[in-house]
Amino acid sequence: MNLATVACEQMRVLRNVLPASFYDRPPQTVARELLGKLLVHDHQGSVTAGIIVETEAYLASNDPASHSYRGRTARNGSMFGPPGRAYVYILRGYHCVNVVTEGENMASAVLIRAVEPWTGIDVMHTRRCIADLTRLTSGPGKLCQALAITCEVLDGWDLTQGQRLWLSAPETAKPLGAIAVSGRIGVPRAGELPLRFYVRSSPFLSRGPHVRFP
DNA sequence: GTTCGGATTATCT
DNA sequence: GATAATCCGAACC
Repeated sequence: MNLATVACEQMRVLRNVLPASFYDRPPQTVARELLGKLLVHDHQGSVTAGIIVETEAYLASNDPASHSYRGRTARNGSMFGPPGRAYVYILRGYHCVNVVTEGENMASAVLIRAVEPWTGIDVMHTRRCIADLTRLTSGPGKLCQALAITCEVLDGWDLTQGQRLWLSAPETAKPLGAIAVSGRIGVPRAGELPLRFYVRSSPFLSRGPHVRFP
């Protein structure tokens, strides 16, 4: 397989865009099934992508940790939109990216917490200003910096069109490894609900592989 | 390897 | 003025 063939295969995988029906399900289901999918950003012609290895679900109701818990505000408006849109917001100076799930106005979402660098790794290093591969995208703020995901244009973005920002399913599914579940990170409220999903063996997680809900 | 404190900034009360 | 779905580095096993 020559270089051109490899590049072609990469583009084909990147282009296998997840449809709206994928997102139109409960956030726990989407969070679990997002593991192993690709998050892709085509920013000014330079494509970066990572394999999702860690997610967190935020529920439509009865979830005090969710940004939508106290109703709609200027910031969280995208959560109330249709499934398959992005919800991008800023926390302590860092961006975080979510996908909106379930039906419109349900305001549930899945936070993408960590990815494994897959395409455009050189660009990611430049944007993050660090050499260590395992700390390149191992956190919600870090991966947004590495993929140049910001809220100005991408908050509310339609992820199902395969333009700029989208998610795709690699068909050449390499074995994912065991999926583990734990409480959500940095959310002491609302008890320790088992809403964080991650690939147990991945070196690219935001935290060590603690399993609170084996 | 893990735990802690400080930096930091948009958002909401 | 308080809060927060974070990050980084120092300190300490």
